[in-house]
Amino acid sequence: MAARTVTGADHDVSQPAPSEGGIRISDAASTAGVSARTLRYYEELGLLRPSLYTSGGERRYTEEDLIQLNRILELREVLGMNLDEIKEFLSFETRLDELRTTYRATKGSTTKKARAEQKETLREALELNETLAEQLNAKLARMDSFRAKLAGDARRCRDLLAELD
Amino acid sequence: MAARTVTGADHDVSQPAPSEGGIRISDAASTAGVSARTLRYYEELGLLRPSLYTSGGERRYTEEDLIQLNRILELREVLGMNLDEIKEFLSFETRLDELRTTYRATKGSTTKKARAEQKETLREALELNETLAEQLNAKLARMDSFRAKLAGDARRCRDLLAELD
DNA sequence: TCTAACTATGACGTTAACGTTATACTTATG
DNA sequence: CATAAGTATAACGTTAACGTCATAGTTAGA
Repeated sequence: MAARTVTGADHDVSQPAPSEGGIRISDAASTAGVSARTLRYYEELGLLRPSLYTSGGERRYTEEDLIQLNRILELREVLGMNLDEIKEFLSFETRLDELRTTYRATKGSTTKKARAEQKETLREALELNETLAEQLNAKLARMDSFRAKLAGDARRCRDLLAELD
Repeated sequence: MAARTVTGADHDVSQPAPSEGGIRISDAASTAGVSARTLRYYEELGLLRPSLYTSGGERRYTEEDLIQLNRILELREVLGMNLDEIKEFLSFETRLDELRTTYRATKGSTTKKARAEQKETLREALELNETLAEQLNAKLARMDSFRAKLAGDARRCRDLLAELD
């Protein structure tokens, strides 16, 4: 009476194996270098939903999910964004993708109102993009000057070491 | 019976003005864009001690202190270091400065043992420096690739906008 | 089919980096 | 010298980003 597999088709035997349906949470987590708790937390915040769930309610991640997870971790570690900022950024990316999709689908055959809305979204996107780019460039500049400082320090250390011989 | 000024010399009137002795904590804080609490907290952690205290026990900061504070904030904001890492880094810098000072003072007239110790410290410094430089470069590379992605996004946005006219 | 190993869902705990508040003292200025 | 405005210390509060634990259900392999 209980469902046995993910797809739940009882008379279909064409599935490769009983074990099927994506990456378990602990495997996904260890692959990405985080904890299972982190993945559940990200899901709770609406940052990352696994593409699949088993009939029993367990999360199953796909490779695509892992790619998205890496994007999130990159935004966190490299850009120092907090999870709210990441969410906002990701939702904007999603919105842009949607926009592109519908644009390609409808080609030029849209109403004036729809096109005005598309323009508005595009302008918003460009604005966010520019803001991020500015912040990024500022940070890059400061990091680069810090790198120069480090290089100078290293040089002086080596000079001193050379003098001690 | 209570002391009145910083120096506490009662019969000495040669001091420039009653108002004297450095930057008050709230001024230092607002100049740096942080709160007074943050400065007290940093002092508590051993990150930044004001150069002066009034006889009444109030903190007075110098311009040098503010420069040091900005270094700390830079390490925090740009490199994403936590306060413990910053402390370690700063203490290492201090140690290097001391080393350079004593080295310049004693010139070449030191014992073999002292020179060996100096060498050891220099090597430690170089190691820390290299570690930081590596991390920094890795981060810079990832940030740069992210910047490229942003630029690409912006380009596509502009292309779409152009098509809409 | 049995079972060891994994998972879900709360719910409470933890840590860093401060914020806030209360109380008492200090400083600058009219 | 009075007094408003700033400060010190102590102590408790807050938030983000998870960690940990208990309890109960699920899955995969022998």
